[in-house]
Amino acid sequence: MVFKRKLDCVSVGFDYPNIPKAPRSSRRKIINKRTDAMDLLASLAGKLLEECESSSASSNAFEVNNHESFGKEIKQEDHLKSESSDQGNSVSRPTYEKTCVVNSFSFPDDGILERTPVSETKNVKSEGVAEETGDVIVNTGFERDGGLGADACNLEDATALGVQFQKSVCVDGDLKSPSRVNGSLARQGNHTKLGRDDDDDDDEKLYSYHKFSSKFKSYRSPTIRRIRKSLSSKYWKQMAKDLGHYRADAGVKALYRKRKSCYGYNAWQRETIYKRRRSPDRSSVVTSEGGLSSGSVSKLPEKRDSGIYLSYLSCCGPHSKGFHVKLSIKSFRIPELFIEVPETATVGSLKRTVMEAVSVLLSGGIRVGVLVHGKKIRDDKKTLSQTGISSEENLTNLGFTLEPGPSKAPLPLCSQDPLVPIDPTNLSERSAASPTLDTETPHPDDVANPGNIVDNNHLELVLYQKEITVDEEKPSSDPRALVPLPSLEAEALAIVPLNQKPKRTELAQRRTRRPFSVTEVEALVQAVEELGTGRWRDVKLRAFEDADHRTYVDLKDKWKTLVHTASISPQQRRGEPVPQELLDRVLRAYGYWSQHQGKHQGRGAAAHKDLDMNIGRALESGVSV
DNA sequence: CTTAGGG
DNA sequence: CCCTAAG
Repeated sequence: MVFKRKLDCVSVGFDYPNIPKAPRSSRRKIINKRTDAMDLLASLAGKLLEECESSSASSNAFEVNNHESFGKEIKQEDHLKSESSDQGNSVSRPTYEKTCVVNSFSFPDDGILERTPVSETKNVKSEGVAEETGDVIVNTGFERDGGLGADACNLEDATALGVQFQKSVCVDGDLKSPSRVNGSLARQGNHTKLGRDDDDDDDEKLYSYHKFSSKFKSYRSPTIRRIRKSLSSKYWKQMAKDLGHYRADAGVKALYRKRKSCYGYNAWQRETIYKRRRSPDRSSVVTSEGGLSSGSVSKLPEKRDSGIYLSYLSCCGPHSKGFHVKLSIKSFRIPELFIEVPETATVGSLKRTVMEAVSVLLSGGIRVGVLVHGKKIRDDKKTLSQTGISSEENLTNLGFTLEPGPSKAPLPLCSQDPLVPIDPTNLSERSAASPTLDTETPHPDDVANPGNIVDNNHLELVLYQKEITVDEEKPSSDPRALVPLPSLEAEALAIVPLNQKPKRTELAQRRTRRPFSVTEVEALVQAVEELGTGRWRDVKLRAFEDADHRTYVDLKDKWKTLVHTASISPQQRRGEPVPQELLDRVLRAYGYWSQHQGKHQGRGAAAHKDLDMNIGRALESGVSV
């Protein structure tokens, strides 16, 4: 029937290209996959610039943080904040042995990449300034609690990439090439040059990864399952796409899912970003390349390779004493990102993982903080001179922090999904076969059957929020506690791999392919014989309850292909051969259920199944057994 | 969330 | 497998 219908409609079905699927195409059109991430970054740049410029508009040179200039955006943030401000409960974080912390991100332009040990970075961070280089470190704005820090430090190769704000006092216009300046400075500091010269995909330099613990398995379970099940949320999926990922894998989806439930969909935010980009307002123009330019900004590269340059300049008004403060923000640090991927993960998957994390982070809203001599300047009303920022001397000690915007969606928490570690053994993947089949001799294929290796290649993204102590380091209660703090001063992203499994992580974009084993096929056939072809959910529950990687849609699809396979000649079949016996049953069941649509589904159907099915088969003309 | 189908 | 429209 399925095929008949298909044939009947085939010619017609393709005649409706006009069927509005606008949402999809239009969205893709508007939101370019490749530039979205840049847009987010650019948005950040725009924000910085806006702050700078809006302040420059005042009589005082550099009255930072005029939130009014953000209008709607800020309001939205506040709104969201209030909404979730009451969801702050601590949640235990899953246990894992190693973590990689990426708490800064840089956009090298000349192949120089600063690489700083986490522990070191931590120190630097607390100082807010990298004394040796004189560079201004863009602090993450929150202190890492001992727990996480410790974890990170245990990594042999964990690194944190320092992002620096290049600053300089502009005397007459020209600023030194940021790239060169930065490059040299970088070498002066306690940084390690990675020396990679590719002009693209530099993001891969920003990480390190470590073998994950087998305990990761514990991340799964109902929680993950639920998350995964809910991945159909079109908004989040679209969000993922919009952020540059057409096809988020299970892990990524998990993240989005998490975010959805925890943060809500910040559509407005994205909207803001795009609006800004198109805004004719010359005070802040974000180029499509992600660069930022402004009339008052010095002529610094707006964009270079994959890096993003933020030209941050504050010009004093006429009443100023002619003192200009020019800052070139070449790169910035992002809040900590905890990343864990199997050592077998590919660079490509890691890139994507980092990309995901960064995108999510930026999309979550951020704000800027100003540090002078490592001290946070909270009073936005103060002028730079009042704060001492105007003095060249202090410029050296000027720092900026990027913090999860408190004014932003307060990142409610995922308290409902504690992600409490669970004994891995209880989560071990079981054969997809139904209990009935378990008694049967395992098919040799099953041994190597991917079906028994669940989600090994998947990276699960889990959003963590760290307890933040505004400014100081109040010892965190439990390093691993997932703190849904409404204030959300800190946020960390953790990418957790579910399982170890070499290869194919490359295809992270798409779920790894897991051919059905004969055992699974049999289980499927068995279930369909009894339940029919319209109750995939039941089929799933009955025969694949424990096979998390087999969704009812998968089963439905498999059945579809099975019917097809059974309908073609053996020579045309590919892949692991399915016993003819099973294929016969497939056709039988197919024929049977085609004749009994909706009828006695479930109950007694099995009783006369064979007879009925034979009848069905007989009725199914053209089908040979 | 499920189904049902096209891609 | 993915993606969606529908229910």
